[in-house]
Amino acid sequence: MSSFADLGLDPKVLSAIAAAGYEKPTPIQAGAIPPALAGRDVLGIAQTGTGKTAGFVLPMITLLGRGRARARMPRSLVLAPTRELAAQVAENFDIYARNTRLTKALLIGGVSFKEQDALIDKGVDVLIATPGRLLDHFERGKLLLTGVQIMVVDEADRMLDMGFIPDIERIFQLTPFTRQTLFFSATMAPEIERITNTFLSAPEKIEVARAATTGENITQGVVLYTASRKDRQAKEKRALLRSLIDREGASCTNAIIFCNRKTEVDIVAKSLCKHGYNAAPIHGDLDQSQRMRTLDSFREGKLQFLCASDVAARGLDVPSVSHVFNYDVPSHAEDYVHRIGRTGRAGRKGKALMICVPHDQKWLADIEKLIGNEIPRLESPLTGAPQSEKGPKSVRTDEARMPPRKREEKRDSAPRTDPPQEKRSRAPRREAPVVGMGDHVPAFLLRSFRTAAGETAE
DNA sequence: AAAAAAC
Repeated sequence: MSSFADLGLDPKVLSAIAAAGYEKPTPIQAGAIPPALAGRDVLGIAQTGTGKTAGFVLPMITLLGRGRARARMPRSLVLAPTRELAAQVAENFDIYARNTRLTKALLIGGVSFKEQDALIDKGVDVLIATPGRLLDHFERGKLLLTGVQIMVVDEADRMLDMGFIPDIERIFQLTPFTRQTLFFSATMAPEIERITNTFLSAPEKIEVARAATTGENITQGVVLYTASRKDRQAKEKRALLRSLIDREGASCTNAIIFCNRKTEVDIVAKSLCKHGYNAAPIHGDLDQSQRMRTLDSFREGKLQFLCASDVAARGLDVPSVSHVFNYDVPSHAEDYVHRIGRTGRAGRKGKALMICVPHDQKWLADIEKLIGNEIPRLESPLTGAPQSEKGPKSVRTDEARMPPRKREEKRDSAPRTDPPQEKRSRAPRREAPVVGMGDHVPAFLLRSFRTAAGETAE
């Protein structure tokens, strides 16, 4: 495939790409960048992990060039469904716009208006926003969208799921008819098709293979589990999760554990911590600063187990997640695909393990129908225990019985909790280097480019 | 039986 230099990007953008260590554009980038630079509308059908974000950020920076932002009139707009995804786009913008003087504002909920207002007043080139907060600013009369030359809609299918489509339509109508539109969706549901027919004109359509339908690089398994007694299910399920984690041993460098409910996320995170695992929760009821902090420490490798609701199921890109545990079977089959797509990213290997209680088997059947494959049944690591009369007692691991001091020692041999800070940064958890660009470049990767010259880019 | 997103 061609190199970035062949795509017509601004030299300043090219040097930022080189500084980040990237060489070749991914298929979605190679397909979307040239028409975007030519001023055409783009309809990209691609999931995260395909390099989609750079696919619109790079041409956007090039197109905005050196023009100047005017007060309260942003020149471009990026819409994302969740706050974390918007923040991820903003990080990407910072990386690739570092050699330009372009400015941005991140407009998301959960944080104060004050700073966002100040930036808008001053004038920004790029607004990156979730729909609710953007409209909130607009209604306060703080924002004019009549200067928007380029509008990007990211993860449109998720916007649809979340009921954002009316907001998106409204925002479209607030921007000039002459704007350029770059529109990305993982699927083309009828409603998405309708929107693109209405708001895009003669778009260049680029479709790349689904990244993680159930990608060959993800090993899957499910443990069918029946509680010894109904009232013990919750407790035994948590013990089962721990023994599944333990069975993975050192290969489980970090993991996302998905639960269906926010309350369950909290309970599982708390329980894991109690048993000496390095875990923290993330879901929509936690305040935004905490969500960001938790996600950052997971990305940096300081947090090993991220217990999450589906807020983290789609789009979030942490390149080196070794495992996804589905503590609950997702009730919508598609969510399964999104959840397990958090591992096995950028060509790495990943493992996705799920616990299925009898009540959830109908959903398991839905998932298998969707992915067109049977998920291999795994033997429970607590062989016989869940069905036995003994209940939780027999499922306890040795570790759980150990006094805290002992547990501390065991941690060093099995890399479950934090290795010392220094050790962690010197030996990042990475497998074979992968050329090409994911949607997100976490800060720790950039650090290693600067410090370790010989290091290959991911 | 749910989650997310504006206040």
